Amino acid sequence: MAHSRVNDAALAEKALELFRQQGYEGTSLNDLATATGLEKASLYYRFPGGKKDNCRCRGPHVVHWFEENMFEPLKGPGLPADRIRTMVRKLRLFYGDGAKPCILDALSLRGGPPELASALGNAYKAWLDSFAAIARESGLNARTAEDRARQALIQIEGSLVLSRVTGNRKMFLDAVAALPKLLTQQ
Amino acid sequence: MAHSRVNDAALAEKALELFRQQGYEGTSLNDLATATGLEKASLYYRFPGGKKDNCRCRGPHVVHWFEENMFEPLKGPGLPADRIRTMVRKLRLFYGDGAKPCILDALSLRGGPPELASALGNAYKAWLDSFAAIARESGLNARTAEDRARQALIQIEGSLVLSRVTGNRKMFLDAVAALPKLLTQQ
DNA sequence: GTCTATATTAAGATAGAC
DNA sequence: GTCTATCTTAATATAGAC
Repeated sequence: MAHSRVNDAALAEKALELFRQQGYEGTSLNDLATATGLEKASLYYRFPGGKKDNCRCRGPHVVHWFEENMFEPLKGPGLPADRIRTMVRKLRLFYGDGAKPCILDALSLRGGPPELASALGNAYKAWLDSFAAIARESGLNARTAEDRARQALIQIEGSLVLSRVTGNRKMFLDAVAALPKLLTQQ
Repeated sequence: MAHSRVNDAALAEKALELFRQQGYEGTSLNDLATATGLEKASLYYRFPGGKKDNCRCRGPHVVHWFEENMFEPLKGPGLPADRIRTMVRKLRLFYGDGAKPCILDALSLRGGPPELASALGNAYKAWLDSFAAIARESGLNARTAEDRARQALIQIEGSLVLSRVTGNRKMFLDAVAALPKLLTQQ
């Protein structure tokens, strides 16, 4: 039987926003109930393991979003630089142009469920591979491609922290705008 | 009258470690009491405003540490590249070679006291200025110097997130090792 | 200044009606 | 499936002895 009042996708979206903005410990069941429009008892029906269970389920959700919106566009078709630009648009959406924190960073502090941390850790590795692959396709050798992939992730994560903390989105926007060149240029 | 059982510096150190590792919401008064060796009631004597008050007081503590260990060495005397290397040693200490999260990142999620966030935000700006100054002193023009300073902070913060999340300190160590060149080279 | 003991409030979790 | 009501546990905070 399908869930009625609130569908799974909407619930997942609301829960993810709370966890990424407030962290695991900072998000209460009351917060989740208010945001989703369900009572706490109903949340226990959907997630018998309570908050931990709910948070754990964000892993597959985020991984799926990344695969669909970032990894797939990077695989083609189209010119590598164009594909990266497509990914950058999705990236800006996911991070609210630099205003929203990284979900993995937010949940990697002690308290979050370890299963989630490892799921997201794997997503990071897949992201690195995805970047390295398109850099190689652009004609860079394997070593350089891996280095550029690491640099790309450092630019994204570093600029994200600084943008959020200083309240100035420019660092993030500049950093992601430079990604096509970083990942393709000789 | 001075505090007897536990001196201010030791208490500050323990509290800072808890807040940076677990975040504001993830750190309870019981955690603080256990770590410091004081009972909760004694913590209220020292910080009448409770946990929020305690956390707020980490701001000046961190700012002072940064001034003493990072900004001062950067000012001289000595060759710019040598001064940066001195700072890098302190940086590695402060961040546990990439294992410890950034205190500002950890506390900028919702829940931490806003006074702390703004105090640490100012520390960031001072850090940027400090980097830009030594880059100019190394012969870079003002625009380039500012850009390198921003890049240096992005490298530090980005590599820190990735090192912590992947459990591999190499990214952080490589990033800070590259700082002397980044901030001085034409 | 620090303690033990206790009050107060909020969080996590369950029972049972509809 | 979702609700209201309630239970249990843990957190914040205070009172008063030493």
